[in-house]
Order: sequence, then C-alpha cells, then structure tokens
Amino acid sequence: MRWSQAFISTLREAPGDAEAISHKLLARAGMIQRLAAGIYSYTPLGFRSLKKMIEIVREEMDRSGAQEVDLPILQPMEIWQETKRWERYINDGILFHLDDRKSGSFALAPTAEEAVTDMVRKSVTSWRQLPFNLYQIKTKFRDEIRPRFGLLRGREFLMKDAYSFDVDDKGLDVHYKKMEKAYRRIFERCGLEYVLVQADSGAIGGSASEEFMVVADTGEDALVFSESGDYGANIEKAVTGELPEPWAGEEARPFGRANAPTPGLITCEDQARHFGTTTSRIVKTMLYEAVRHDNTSFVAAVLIRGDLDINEVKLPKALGILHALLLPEHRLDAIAHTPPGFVGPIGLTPPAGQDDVPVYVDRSLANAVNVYCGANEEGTHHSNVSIARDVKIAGIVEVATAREGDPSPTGNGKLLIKRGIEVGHIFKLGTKYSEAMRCEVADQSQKLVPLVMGCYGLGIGRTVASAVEQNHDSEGIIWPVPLAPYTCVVAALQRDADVLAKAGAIYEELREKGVEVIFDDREERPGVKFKDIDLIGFPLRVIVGSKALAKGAVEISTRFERKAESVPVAKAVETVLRTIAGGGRRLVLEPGESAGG
RNA sequence: CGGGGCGUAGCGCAGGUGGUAGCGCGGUUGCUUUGGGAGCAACAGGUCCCCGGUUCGAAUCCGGGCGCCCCGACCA
Repeated sequence: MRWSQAFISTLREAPGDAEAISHKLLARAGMIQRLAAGIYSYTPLGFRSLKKMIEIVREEMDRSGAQEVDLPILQPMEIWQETKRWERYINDGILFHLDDRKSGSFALAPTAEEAVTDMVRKSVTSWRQLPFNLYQIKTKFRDEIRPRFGLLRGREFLMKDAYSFDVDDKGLDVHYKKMEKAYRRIFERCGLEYVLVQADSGAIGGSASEEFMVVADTGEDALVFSESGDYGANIEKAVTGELPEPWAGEEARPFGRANAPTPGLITCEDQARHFGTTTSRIVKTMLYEAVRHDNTSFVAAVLIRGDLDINEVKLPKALGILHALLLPEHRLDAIAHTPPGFVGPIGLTPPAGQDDVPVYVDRSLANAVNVYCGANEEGTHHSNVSIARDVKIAGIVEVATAREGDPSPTGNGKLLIKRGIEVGHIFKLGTKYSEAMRCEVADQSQKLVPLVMGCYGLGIGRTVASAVEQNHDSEGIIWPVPLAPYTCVVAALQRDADVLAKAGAIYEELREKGVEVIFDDREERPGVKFKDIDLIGFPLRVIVGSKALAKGAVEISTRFERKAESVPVAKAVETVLRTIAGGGRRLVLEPGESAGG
C-alpha cells in the first residue's frame, strides 16, 4: 500500500473523551473512531489489526476441532423467555431490544446460548451425533450501564463465542480443556502476558468458570494472586485461607451491654477506637433483601467481622438465592429500630409476612467470642458476645472479600491484588440451557438426556486494545508483529527522485516476498513521517533518506528497540526478512553488516 | 440510580456584563524550507447540541429536552 493513496488520518491530540491509553492511541493513530458512546468504527488501518486477531482466533478454534457457524444476532424474545434470561437481562437493563412491525419483540443479543441450543435441538437426536463445538466470530450488543475505555467496554463489540455439546460431564471436561489450550495458544501468539484465574460465572450461569486476564492498570477487574503463584482468582470469586482469630484461646465472658458509644460513632473504626479494641472484634450486621429464584423475597441478616467486607457477588450463591440487595436505610428502622451503626443480630423484627429474620454468619466469625455487636438501639452495643452462644444462626457462609495480605487458600504465602482486563472466559454451563430448552438426545441406554454444554467467549476488539495497553510508549503503539496493521513501513524521507526510486524498489521487493508493507511516499516533512510511523507503531521501519543514501545505505530499526542501524541498500530486504523471522522485536543483523547507527 | 462537569470549525479549546464568534492544530493555494509534527502570506471552513420563552436583538439570560464525560453506587 502506498501511504499517499491510503485512508489514514492521524490525530495530534486524542479526543477529549478518551481515558484509557489504548483508546487514546488507537484514536490518535486513526485506527478507530467513535460513532456513539461505546460504539466504534474501524478504519482500514484498524480493521487490518482486527482482522489479524480474527484470523488467529479462527485458526486456533479450527485447530481445536471446533466448527464455525453464523447465528442470527437479532433473536426473537421467545427463545430468551425459555431460559428466563429475557426478564433478567431486561431488568438489569443491559439488553438491547426492539419490536418489529407486528409487535413481536427481538433482542440484539449479547451472547448466543439460546440460538445455538435451538439450532442443535432441531437437528440432533442421538448421542452418536456428539460431541461437537460450534463457534462464531460476530458482533454482539450489550447496553452497558457505563461504556468506557474505548474498545475495552463497548456497547457493540466483536466477540468469538463457542458452545460445546456433550452427552456427559466427561465430554464437557475434554472440551473445556481443549478450549483452555486453544486460548493459551491464541494469547501467546498475540504476544500478550496473561493469567488464568478462577471466576464467578455471573449471569450466564453454570458451574466452573475461569477467566483469561491481561494484567493492566486500566483493568476493570480486581484479581487475587498468591505470592507463590499457585492461586489466582477474580476478586468476585476469591477465597482466603484461615484468618488469625484475635479471640483464639479465650474463655467466653458473660454477655453484657457495652458502655454506650455516642450516636455519631457509626463506622466500625470509630467503634473499635471507642471500645479500645480492634475492628476485627466489631461485628458488622448487614441487612439484605434476599430475592429467591421464584422472585419472592425476604429480609436476611449477614454478620461479618468489622475488618472484612461482604462480597456481594458471592452472597447470593452462599444463601442459595437469585440476588441480594442491601436494604435501603429507610427500611432499617422498622426491622432494626435504629439507623446504621447499631444494627445487630439479636432482637430484629421481621417484616410482615416473615416469621423471623434469618441470621447468616461469615466463616470469619464462626468461633468468635467476646466481640461487640449492635444492640438494635441507637447508640448502644452488646459486649462479650459469643456468636455461637448468643446468636440464633441460620447458616455459616463464606462471603468475605479477599484482601491483599490475607493468607492464600493454598496455604502458600499471602495474597496480592492486581488489576486485569478480561479477554477470555470459559464456562462449564452444564445442562442449564439444554434443560430449559429441551435440547435432548437418546443416550446409549435409550434414555433421553439433556446435553451437557460449555461456553467459551473471547473478546476480539478487547484483546486488540489490551495489546495496546500492554505495548506502548510515549510516542505511540508498539504493535506485536502478529497484530500490526502492517509489519513494515518503508519511508522515503525526501521527494528526491533517487530516494523515491530506491525506497520504491525496496517496498516492491518486500511486497513480492510476502511482507505486509506500507510505503510512505507522502509529500510530508521528515518529522511528520517519523511521528506518524512511531504513533501507529509498525514493528519494522526502513528509512530511505538522501543523507544515508549518499553512502549507499538505508536505516532500519524496530519499533521496540528504536535504535536505527545503517544497512547497505542491497541488504535492506534481507535484513527486514531476517528480523521478521527473528520475531520482529529486535533487529537481526549479519555479523559485520552494521556500519553503526 | 445518585453527584459533578461538558456540548462553540475536522481535532483540542477560549469567549459569555445580550449587539450575529475567536485561538492553536488540521485543510486549500503560493513562495521559502526539507532527518523528529517548518516559516511567511492569502483563503476556505460554524444549525455556537435541540426546542420553546424573554428581548428590537440570544452562543450569552430563563424553561424544557437530548447527547457526552467523570466520580460514586450505599460495608451499618
């Protein structure tokens, strides 16, 4: 491609709404353009990188034995109602949906479990037709509450989604492992540093799930790792080892009434200071509106140590409910007879229609003795509370949020917290969708069984953006070779006939040798060319300028190293080829070839 | 959903006591320049987010709406 003919426009300044580095740089490089909040166009240059990513994913999915399909993204409400996801997603406000002329409703789908399950149930009747894994690379829609960070959280986005179908869990395990392997190959090919962590399966449902995360400060997820590297989990899922218990070995003292704190002492920190103890001895009592799967609800109390926080992603699962909403303050008075700060597990008044308020206790408090808790009276606390003795416990649950420095659940060292971008997510769905949609086959004993499914997502645009997050400097993007829009740029620094001819010849030869190369033949000053080339971040750069050319040389450098070497004109092409063969990050010169920078 | 901010040329922004709009970058043309976003000159480019109101007159004041960005989303 000749730059002078190409649709490329770079920006000296990033659009004002760009926040993340990848967003700023991709926009400045003219690779993406915002059309609306969370909705981006790819320019020819940006689309080239996107296509690179698509091809890598397609190759690795095909290699794994998966088969590509194309499912409608405009999907009828009816199949979403079969799995109860219509109401759920509408309630969460994240489903784009619309009506057609005849009043039918449709979704612009964020995932395709229903569509693929429908396809399979219509055509598969026997276990002999299994197993298989179907995937597609297609634009998806999610009406994000808050789209941000450019390609990282958009409302329209390109995602690869795959769905495996097996007769039993053993088959699912095989597919799951295959996908993990395929994903590892994909991210390794992109040159990305990533980690695999345990994850919550969220709204998709299912049992096990793991996320592929690119570690980056702009990441929206908090990740928990053990120092020793033998544990990694999304904070939504992370558990900790046994925490030291400050009451270990103590005798339980008689239950009492604490000297009253002033009503202003609302936080656990204030109270601990007032009582002359640590926050770990203050019991935090949180009241939740617990919504059951049948949409009925009740009020429940959850007790946790004052130095810990409740993880509201873990909570519903621990309580066996659909979701838990913290009770709004105005409802506290009727149940706990006090504003926040003095709520406790003893003497709660259940709301109408409920016999009692069940009290769930986090594991961290299961053995607690001689602790303080709110007395359900403003300004008052109980002291020397022994949880097992004094509280009617509905269940011991594990709902604490992991903290940096907590012991690792594996017993090896402490936990660290980093941020990450979720680029891939693999789930064991089980039979959630196949049962709801009656996607069944006859097994070997002629019994009708629902298919066991897995689902595997991979954000294409997001992975490209992650690559930029991970590979850039003050001048611009440093594309990993596999994702670069062009591998190499040949720039003619001057409009001099000899310069243009030599540069043109090198460009033509590289092209013939199969290198993806762009020829900067623009009528621009050298400075402009250098800036654009660095900003877009082509891995290799061949500079043809009148100065070096007078000595029969051109200058070659990689975007990663940025140190240019003079190379004889006749050796330029082979130097480029050798450097690409060597990975493209570092210049590979022949011994004795360098004439110095 | 709560709080804050913004909306003026392709991009980044200024203006705002009411009088019909400006700067930088970018663009076009010419001359000069030519190894890290050149200089001079001329030119082009605007629904000042939209609708309504006040006024002789609104980018500016008032009301309503829309769009966008940021922060927070309750830890008792």
